[in-house]
Amino acid sequence: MSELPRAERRRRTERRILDAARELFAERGFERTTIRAVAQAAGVDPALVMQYFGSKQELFSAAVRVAPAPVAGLGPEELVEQVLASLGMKLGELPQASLAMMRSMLTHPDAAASARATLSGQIAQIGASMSGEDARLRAALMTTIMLGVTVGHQLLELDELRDVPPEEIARLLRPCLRALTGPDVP
Amino acid sequence: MSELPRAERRRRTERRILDAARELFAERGFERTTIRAVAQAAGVDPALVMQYFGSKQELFSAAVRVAPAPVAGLGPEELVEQVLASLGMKLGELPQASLAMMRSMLTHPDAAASARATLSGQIAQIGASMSGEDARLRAALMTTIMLGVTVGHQLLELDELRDVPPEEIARLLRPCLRALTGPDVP
DNA sequence: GCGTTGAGTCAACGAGCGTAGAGCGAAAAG
DNA sequence: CTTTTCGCTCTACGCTCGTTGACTCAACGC
Repeated sequence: MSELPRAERRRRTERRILDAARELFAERGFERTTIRAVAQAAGVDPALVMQYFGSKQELFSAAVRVAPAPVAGLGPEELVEQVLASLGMKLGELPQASLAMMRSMLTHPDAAASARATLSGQIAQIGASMSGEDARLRAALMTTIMLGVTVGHQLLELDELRDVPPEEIARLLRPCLRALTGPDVP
Repeated sequence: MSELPRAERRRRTERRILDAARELFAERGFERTTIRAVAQAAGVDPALVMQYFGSKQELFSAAVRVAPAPVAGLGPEELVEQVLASLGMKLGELPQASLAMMRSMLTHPDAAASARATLSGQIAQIGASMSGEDARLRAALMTTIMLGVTVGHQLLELDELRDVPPEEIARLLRPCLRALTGPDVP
């Protein structure tokens, strides 16, 4: 039917499966997403998904594998703006891999481990850009604050946050985060 | 074996089932918790759980049914303290019913609806205690902030937040919430 | 051309799940 | 003591899931 070379055809199919998996994992989470549903969304036989990824768990790992956005920090000012920018991105088009990971992080052990690693990395980066005794703790709070806002907006889709422009949220959140960066500028 | 009256025996068994259900739902979420596991933890036959609660869904509803702590607000000062106190409770002995609801809110549709209702109620209460144009939005951000910190601490159990006394977290979070209450005192 | 490789399908297995109904034995009612 | 009630168990059904191995057929190397 199609006259594509085998390697290209293979890559495209694999990508279709991964895209479908990301979308379904982000929408329903790990447990409620079935291999059969992913295969159907990708227009493929369920056995092929297994053949390519080995198991549902490995499919999930491959689907949520994404490069975490680095927070190269300088002063507190830029730090807050960068964190807020990551929220702006999150409120806009947060990559579906991240949504998939967040959706499952409370119920799927591997997603929880992945989320912990990602968040700890972000906390370490933010903490390194701050000074003060409890910089690490303040960085952790900044991160969990962003996590909560993102969860409430993107996953729970709270009415009070829906249809609110990201800049408005960022504007209100800015002094809130400033209160955590500490008084001193490194 | 036991010589308890029937009504009392029934009530105790039902309570044992509900306690086991709450613990397992809080620990593993809705989908990973099986009726069989709840029954075993309660020392009871799985069919009895069905007989008492009708379905797994109704068992979950009964398990997470809990009176939401009211936030009777006055001025911004008391408001912040009250929200932080609710966090203090949350970081201490947050009722397992709430943990069960939070654990499942991202993957189980009914838990999501329940969480939305609870959070919206809290947002409305906080918003009613504040003045200003976007009081509702600021209340929503306060609520999601607390949600994020609670999730990161209680459910994800981030290393950076573990072993941190609640007062320390409350101390750092206080100016953060103050920045959202707005300048005016009603 | 021709055998080989590999993408993709088909049918099915085994396990675990939520759930239903019959039955048992002790407490309550008479 | 007899009958009824009901807390509780046992067994099993039906379904869906992840996963597997045999198969088909078009693309590839020679």
